[in-house]
Amino acid sequence: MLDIKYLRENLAEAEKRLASRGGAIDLSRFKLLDEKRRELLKEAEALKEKRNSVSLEIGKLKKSVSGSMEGKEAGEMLAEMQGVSARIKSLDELIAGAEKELNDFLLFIPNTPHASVPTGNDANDNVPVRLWGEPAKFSYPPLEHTELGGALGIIDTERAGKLSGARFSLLKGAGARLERALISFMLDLHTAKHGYTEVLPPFMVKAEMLVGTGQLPKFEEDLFKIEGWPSYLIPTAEVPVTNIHRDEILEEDALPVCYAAYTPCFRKEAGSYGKDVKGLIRQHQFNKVELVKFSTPEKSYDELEKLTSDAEEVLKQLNLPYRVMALCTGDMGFSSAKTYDIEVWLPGQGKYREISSCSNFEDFQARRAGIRYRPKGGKPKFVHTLNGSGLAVGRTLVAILENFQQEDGSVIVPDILRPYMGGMERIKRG
RNA sequence: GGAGAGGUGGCCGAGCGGUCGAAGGCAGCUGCCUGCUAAGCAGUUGUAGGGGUAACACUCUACCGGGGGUUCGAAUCCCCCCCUCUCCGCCA
Repeated sequence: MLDIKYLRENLAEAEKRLASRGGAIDLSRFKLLDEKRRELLKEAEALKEKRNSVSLEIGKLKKSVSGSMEGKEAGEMLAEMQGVSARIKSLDELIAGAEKELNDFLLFIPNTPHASVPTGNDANDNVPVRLWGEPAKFSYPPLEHTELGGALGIIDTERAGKLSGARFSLLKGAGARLERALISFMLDLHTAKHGYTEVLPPFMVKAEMLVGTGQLPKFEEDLFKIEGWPSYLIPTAEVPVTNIHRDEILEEDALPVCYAAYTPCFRKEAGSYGKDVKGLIRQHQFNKVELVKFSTPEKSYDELEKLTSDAEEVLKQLNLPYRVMALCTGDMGFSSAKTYDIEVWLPGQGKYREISSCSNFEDFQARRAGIRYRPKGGKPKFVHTLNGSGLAVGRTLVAILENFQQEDGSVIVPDILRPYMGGMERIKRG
């Protein structure tokens, strides 16, 4: 959510910045609602002040046991105050309505992009930031992970469909082990080398948490709601982990707070029919190790660079070629002020595919979720929140299969993972 | 699922219709004092939203788990809900 005071004073600028995301947003309604609310507030507060002072008088008069004069006077005041109270009550209702209207409006307004974000319409306008690694040369047309995984007997798409339908997967044997190895490896790397604290959050959350991070109210159709229960399955660990500090005031010295969390993620993928229908790329359920940070506003962009490089380190250690893209204004997510995507090279598809998305949300989520910190000796301020995949586990598994495939259909296990695979060096058929 | 207890400021803990944003203690901050990390004395210390200011100051309103109600007036009375704790039962 955007800062109301910022909007009051910079409405035109805010509109311009939001327009760069594509699709102009008319903020004139904000002005209307905000002014209406403040007018009602003024009237109600003036009446409350009166009620408070007169009530005090009445109390005093009643106590001063003296004559009936006071008693009479008090009686008149009483009658007047009944009217005042009734008016306050109806004003309070109007105010609550106005506040809800204003809030509902603001909850649908996306974040304003940071000045360093390239302007553009869609993914084609994203800007390459750096490239790492050299795609391997193959003496034959490299296979896609679906073929490799099927032939090796480690990915069973048919039975996954039998169990759960399209966009689910069933891993077996070395495939299942590899997925588990990747989760452990990533968590170990981020906790031991990058200083994150491991957390294992609930996989179901209340609706308010999703409002906090920005998935609700606008993107309800992407989420799995649990029928007969007031919770949703999490679409990413970002939701429970960011909300860990909801309605808290953190000490400045404690920042940045850095968490790494493994969770499954559940997404309806509404509107992606026909995209990536084969294989593990786009699933209703997938595993991810997520990195989440809480930072001071001053340091949040440095923290974004660090977080991104922490995620890149996973690919480096696995020796998987990748590139980093700065998302343009038109391609960024709703809550983000700036996002880098990390894209891993997939030889089977012959292209780079997103494997991580690292964002700084500035105070957008913090304001929604009430996450603040106390600057030394000052008033509480909203923190900046950041997060990024470190990494999407299923897609990493895909990248390993495709990049390290051999002509005989086997797959070499990256060195760093072998301890997690019971020493296995190569995934072979059978 | 059954039986009890309780939710008050950073923490502990009083208050049980008006003078309560809320005693007291702890912690924190600021002075003073004492030559030595301690103790003592005095003062101070919540959050949000209006108004106001160049910015302070100042001022008003709200907040005692959440939501309703009674009342001129509620932390205090009534109703509903949520949460926590203890005991019993059941269970991964």
